[in-house]
Amino acid sequence: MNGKTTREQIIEAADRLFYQQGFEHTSFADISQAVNISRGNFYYHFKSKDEILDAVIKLRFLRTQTLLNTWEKHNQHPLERIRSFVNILIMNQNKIISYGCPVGTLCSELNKLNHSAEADANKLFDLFRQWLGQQFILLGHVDTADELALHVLAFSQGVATLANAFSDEIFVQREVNNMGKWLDSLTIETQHNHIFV
Amino acid sequence: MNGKTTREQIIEAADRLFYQQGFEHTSFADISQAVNISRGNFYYHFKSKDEILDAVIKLRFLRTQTLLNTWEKHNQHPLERIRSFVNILIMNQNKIISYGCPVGTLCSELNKLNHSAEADANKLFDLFRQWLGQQFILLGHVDTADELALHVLAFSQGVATLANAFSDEIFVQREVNNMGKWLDSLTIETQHNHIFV
DNA sequence: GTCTATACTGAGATAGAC
DNA sequence: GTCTATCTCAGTATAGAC
Repeated sequence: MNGKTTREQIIEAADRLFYQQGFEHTSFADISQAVNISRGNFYYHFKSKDEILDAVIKLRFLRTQTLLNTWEKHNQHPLERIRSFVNILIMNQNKIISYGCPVGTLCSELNKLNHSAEADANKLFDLFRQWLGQQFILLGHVDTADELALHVLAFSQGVATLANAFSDEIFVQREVNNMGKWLDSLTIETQHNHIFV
Repeated sequence: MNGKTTREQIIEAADRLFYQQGFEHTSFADISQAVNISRGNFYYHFKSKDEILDAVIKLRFLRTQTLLNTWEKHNQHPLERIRSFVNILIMNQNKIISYGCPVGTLCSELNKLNHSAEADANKLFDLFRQWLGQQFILLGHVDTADELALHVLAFSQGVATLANAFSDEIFVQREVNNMGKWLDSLTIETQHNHIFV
């Protein structure tokens, strides 16, 4: 069919279901049904539910790295790269309105479960944080790069949470526009400092 | 001892545990242990877990209304009232770093569970939204009051989510300061419009 | 109002046949 | 690699004694 191994299919189904239903609320029955295998067969591929979670986090990590690399390749200007990040809110609008941010909601859930994989999930946040910080450094904001990165990250989390609660597309669009203006103002202030790579 | 009925004790324990551990992850055993009653006795007070959730949401709703009224009473100026809201992030810093925002994380969880109480939980957000909007109207921002309210609400959600993920007090303080400056700039622009109540 | 005992269910996990 | 059957356990919920 699609050439994907059963293991890969399981991870992708789990990825989707953990996002839509939460980790704890998703049962082996749910996943095996989605992949069309028996529950028993499951344990040939994964020894426990936590192992699937690890695999899902790893998959998300790799996909995020790929995404960030793509943005870097396609945008010469660091400001445009940051805009690519902000624009996920528009690109993934429907999913975010339905289920929130995949990173934020997973970290939040694992935190409440006091789950050992919480630290790994938080690394997804770190990935964005580091990358955004790097772009702000390239924009000349060397001293405040990390602060600015966290600010943009917090913005995206706040918008995702409320978009989910209120199911409000117009709100998302408006906030993304606001953030765009804020990014403009940041650049204008320091236009003479730009060093691109 | 403290004059509280068993029912009240149950609701308060559930309120705390739902916040710390999540709704689904909190069992009757957890709550009954916290209140020091038997699991069986539980069902004299509540017919199901969902009934406890309803009671918890109702409690949070009433407490939020009380809080908003207090802020209105203690601050004549709408701007100071909004600052009171923003300052919850500092006041409840430790809890937020440990468990996130009680409203945001509950709404997010109930959304994933596809739980019927999600709409009621979202009303907690509505309460803040309406109240903040009212303050912005008093500040003279009649046309954009709701947009500004959502902006402040999104800010608080974003900061709470990242504060929880990164356990970062300094980040919280910095973002609250930034928001304070933003609120100042909003007021300066329209100082001549102020009408207080 | 509170307790113990117990029924029922669903979920994670294992064993072993094919 | 995949299946069925089964175990174990936690969690919700009920019945009935006190």
